[in-house]
Amino acid sequence: MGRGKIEIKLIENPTNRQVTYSKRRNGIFKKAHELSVLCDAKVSLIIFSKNNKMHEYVTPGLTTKRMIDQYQEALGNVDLWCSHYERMLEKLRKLKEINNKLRGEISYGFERNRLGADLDNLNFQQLQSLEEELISSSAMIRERKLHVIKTRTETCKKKEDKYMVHPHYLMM
Amino acid sequence: MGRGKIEIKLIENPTNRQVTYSKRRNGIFKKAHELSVLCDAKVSLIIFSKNNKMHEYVTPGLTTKRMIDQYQEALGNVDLWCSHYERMLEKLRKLKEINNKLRGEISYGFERNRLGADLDNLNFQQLQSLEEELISSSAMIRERKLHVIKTRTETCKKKEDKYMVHPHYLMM
DNA sequence: AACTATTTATAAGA
DNA sequence: TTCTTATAAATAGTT
Repeated sequence: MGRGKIEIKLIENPTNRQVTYSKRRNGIFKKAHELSVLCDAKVSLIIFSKNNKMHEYVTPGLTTKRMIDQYQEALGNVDLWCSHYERMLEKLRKLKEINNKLRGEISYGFERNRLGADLDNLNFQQLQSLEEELISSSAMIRERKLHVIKTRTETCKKKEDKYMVHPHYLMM
Repeated sequence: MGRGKIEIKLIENPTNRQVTYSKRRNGIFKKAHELSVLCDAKVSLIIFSKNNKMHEYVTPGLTTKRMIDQYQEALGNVDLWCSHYERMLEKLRKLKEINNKLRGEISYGFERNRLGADLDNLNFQQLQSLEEELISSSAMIRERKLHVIKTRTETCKKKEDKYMVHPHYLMM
């Protein structure tokens, strides 16, 4: 939609790309807002530019945090709907027992040479690497969770439509 | 952009609203995808319809969860970089309180192979809990890192532009 | 930052 | 729903 048609592929020229980014970001924010208003939809739009500068839009009256909560709830429910029995069990066991189990089943493998340290005694560099380890560990867990979801979804085709998730991995 | 111009206000007619919702949702997903590709941006778009049916788009190669993490990290950093002294104290107190827990639950060096194997034995809810623990732990570490920095510099003047947040509460 | 020639999105109609 | 099409809106290239 402009003087010429463009292919949808990375704009190599950085200046051009920045200009397009700025224009289209405004465009999509406007669209998000219009959708919110016209259809009474709840919209959360988070964008990180190539330089990790963040921009966000949320439907007025909501917060992104709230949207995230609802998103997680929806996903969680998709999972739980696969088994009412499982759902009840999980509610019962939830916090305490699970924590115990976690401690029992997962040996975090204390590293003896760093055993005595706690955060107060770590320098910045050490904190940094610890943080990175935790983040990568939680990434592993996320992947595992996705696997679990996928596995269950395959054996449980029927879900409440209300919490149906509609991925749009491919557009056009 | 159609046969007639419309005002941006709630579409009262439910049928009309549904049709518009569907069309515009596709439109905005396409825009989100184009922005992702053209500008190498990371885009997360979550929409709940009036009936709480969820639709999402996320830049290919990413997950919404990952986007959310990055969002929270960005906000957390902005928040922490500018936090007041009281807030800092409170977080530090919290940090110390949890340090003991950390010592027992989370090692300063995960054994990855072991972790991967153990994850196989956990159900979704357990994975969820573990992940949350790790995330909150890494959040604490971030705070601690910031404290370490702060006690060195003792002032909080500039935040990294990288984590600048640009809210778009009002459009047009 | 503006300006427009074009492309794209879409409102209304079928 | 899905398609068609007249028109509004977005925007690519230009100034």
